[in-house]
Amino acid sequence: MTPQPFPVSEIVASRRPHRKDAARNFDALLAAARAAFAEHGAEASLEDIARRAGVGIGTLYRNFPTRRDLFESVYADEVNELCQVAEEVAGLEPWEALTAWLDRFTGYTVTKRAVREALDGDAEIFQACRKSMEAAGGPLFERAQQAGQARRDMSFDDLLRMIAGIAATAFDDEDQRRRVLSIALDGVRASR
Amino acid sequence: MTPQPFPVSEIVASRRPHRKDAARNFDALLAAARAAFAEHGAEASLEDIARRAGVGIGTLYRNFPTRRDLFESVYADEVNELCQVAEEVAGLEPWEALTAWLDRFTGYTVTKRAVREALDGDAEIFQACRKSMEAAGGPLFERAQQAGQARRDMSFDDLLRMIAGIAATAFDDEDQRRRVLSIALDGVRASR
DNA sequence: ACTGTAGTGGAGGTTTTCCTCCGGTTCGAT
DNA sequence: ATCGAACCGGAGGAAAACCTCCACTACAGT
Repeated sequence: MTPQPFPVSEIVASRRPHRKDAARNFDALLAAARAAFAEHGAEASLEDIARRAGVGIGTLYRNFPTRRDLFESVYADEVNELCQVAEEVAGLEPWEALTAWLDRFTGYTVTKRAVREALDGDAEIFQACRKSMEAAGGPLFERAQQAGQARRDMSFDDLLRMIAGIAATAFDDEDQRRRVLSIALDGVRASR
Repeated sequence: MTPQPFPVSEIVASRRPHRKDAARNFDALLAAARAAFAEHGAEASLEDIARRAGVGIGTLYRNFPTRRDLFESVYADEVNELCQVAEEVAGLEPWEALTAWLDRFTGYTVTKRAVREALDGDAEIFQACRKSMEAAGGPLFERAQQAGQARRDMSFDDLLRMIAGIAATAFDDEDQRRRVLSIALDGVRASR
């Protein structure tokens, strides 16, 4: 196990029960919720999620007393994975590292579209996710800027939102998604 | 009244009742639905929509027998407005015309996010909307390409999806939205 | 092995939303 | 002014989702 330097990992970990069976159920619920939110959007049925996870509805409610609690956990879980990825690509060249990370980003956010929709701004956990993302991806962006490959008149937050928007869009196929992403990134490149 | 050269306008017009009171209710329902979908997403309560429109639930169901019918109408209505805008900007310089249209596009699609989400692909009306958008915006894009200002290795559909994604994203403020949009459009510019 | 405690699952009451149905109303053509 | 067709609205039954509660089960520490 590698150490987790990001605030979000704490958040999910602290919710996870200690007992073996409970932890298993917790994980199953998180996975089921992730799938359900991706498929049916933010209003997915909680009973359905419990059923998919193979647990009773009561178990869902004990782990996540409100729908929002469940959202927050799914969201934090994804952000956490994304932070790990940022470390994986750290060895690449500045621009390649940034684009590789953003490429993975678009993959994860397919689910996040629905999740974020419900998490409109005012969640405390949202701040932690922000911070983690900044901590993970910010350096990649700054490195690309210092290498003269990314423009300086935009913030990391600008970049993130642009990519998030594109990631949430439905494309005809994987090719189109890549093409559009690379066009948008051409706009991020420092003008030659 | 200007003539309506786009297929979508037919679709909405053909649904609209002829009698005065009925037409008024139809319009009120459409407006209420638009607001409700923008606010609560695709699962907004139909009874709530009827209440907002100041009509009974029965009236809603007569005009739009299914939820999908209502979606389709709201969607077609917005696409229609967007087509009109394309004609308004036709007089500008090629690149300015394109960006002006896309800028208006981002405004309208705030609502459309929720609508499209539910209209996943297989609607007949969706084809008509596609066609109309293509007919309205396609020429603007091609003109910019012929003027050597837009890159040629992307399709109009690519452009539309990129913009739609950005339009659906929540930004801190109007400034950020404009900034991000213009960065993405820098990627669309023909490289100098 | 034993025991206390944390965890489990689902029955069922409550609330919300859906959608039909029909007695009464309004419009517009004559 | 009158008439009939088109339209209105909401009562109310069906279906779905929510969420509480508690008798039962399985884990972890001794």
